[in-house]
Amino acid sequence: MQVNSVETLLANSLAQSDLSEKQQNVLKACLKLFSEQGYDRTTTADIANLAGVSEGTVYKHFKNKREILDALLEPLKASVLPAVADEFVAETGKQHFDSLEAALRFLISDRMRFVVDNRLIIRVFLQEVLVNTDLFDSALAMAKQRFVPAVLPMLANFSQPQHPLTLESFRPIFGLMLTYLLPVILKPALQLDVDQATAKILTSVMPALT
Amino acid sequence: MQVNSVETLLANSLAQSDLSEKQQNVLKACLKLFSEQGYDRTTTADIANLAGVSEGTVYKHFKNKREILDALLEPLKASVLPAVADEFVAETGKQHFDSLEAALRFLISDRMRFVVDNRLIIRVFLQEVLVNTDLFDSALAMAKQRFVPAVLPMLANFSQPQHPLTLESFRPIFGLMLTYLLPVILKPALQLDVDQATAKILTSVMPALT
DNA sequence: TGTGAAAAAGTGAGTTGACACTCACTTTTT
DNA sequence: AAAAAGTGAGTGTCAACTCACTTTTTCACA
Repeated sequence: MQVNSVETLLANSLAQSDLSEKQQNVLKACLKLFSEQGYDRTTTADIANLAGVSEGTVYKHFKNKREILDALLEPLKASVLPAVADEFVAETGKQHFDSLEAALRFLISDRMRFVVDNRLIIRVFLQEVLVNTDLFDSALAMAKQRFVPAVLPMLANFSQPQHPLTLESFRPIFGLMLTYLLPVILKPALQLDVDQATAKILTSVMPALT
Repeated sequence: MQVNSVETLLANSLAQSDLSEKQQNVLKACLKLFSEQGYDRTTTADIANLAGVSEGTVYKHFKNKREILDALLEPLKASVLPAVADEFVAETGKQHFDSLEAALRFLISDRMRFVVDNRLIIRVFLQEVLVNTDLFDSALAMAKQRFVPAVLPMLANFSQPQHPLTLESFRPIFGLMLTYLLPVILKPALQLDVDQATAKILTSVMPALT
């Protein structure tokens, strides 16, 4: 499946947009610059330069610098809107995994891939969260909205009387994912073998779940 | 013990410094403002305002704005320098814990408290890491320098033939700590019961270690 | 299919405002 | 009375944004 793959959020949104090639270059340049130097330390001259356009062009389709940031982050928010989340849940439900481990393997590797593929946007988002506390709450709500419905069917299917499965059961998994993902977010140049990490997480976590 | 406690890094460094009260207020104001709005979005007028001093005063002891940021972050770096790290290791080694669980309980709660107590400085630091990729490497090196020597004696004492204890054994612990600490860093207003979190981590993790 | 006029896209020198920093002066401390 | 600390109006720079103009694209109609 891969609802969202391959530096996807931006790629998708560019494909769907009716922006000219130069305007698309502006967005690409901003993703690179914002993720590397931060929004505040990136000048519109920097952007125009890297995008290979004039400063005036930058402002033809974006009212101001802030609007470019929003244009970059919007797909991240959009990817958690019902439509996409439903697609994910449907996909997850459809596959009828015949074991808890298989279901978890899918869920873990899918979400890790999402983070790895979109690490630049996530970096920019994280920068913004650290500077705008309000954002944290909506981000958390967003994440839950995506996570909970994807995971509930699993709870229903695989929970056993002796080993009741709750949302809290996922904390160790989430923690381990974080130990693999945080470095990649903080230093995007790092490589991560998602399948290998997933395997390690599963071997660490399965004993406690069965 | 608590090598570093109670919004400590700043408090300690203020106590040791020969800064006047107004200059100390400048640093306190900067910690609040930088951690809330970010370094770049905080103006020197903001700082002077909150500190209750004139803008000129801000510049009497700090050559420029950047130097204030460094003054704030320096204790964070200093706390990982050999002297302090040694103190921690000595303390850890001295206590001669009679079980792995007791040793872990100490280590986990101590480090979590450190993060909780210094969350504002850590926030500012994280902002900076996200904007200056070089910093990541030195931060990781710093963290390891502090972590590894504190943990090695434990490995030696409690590792058993059937259950060899390696650095990798700590990954699940670290992951679980992250799940509790990240929210507090991202939203400093949140409360965290460190002892309770430590207990939960231990019950989740001990079975696999014994 | 070629023409030209209107619309859309792009340009970059110029304007404006904000913010980091200075300095001649005043107040406080030693 | 000398030194240290503090002041705040003033200055210079720099970056976001504008706008009058040029270039490219679109498309109605001969």
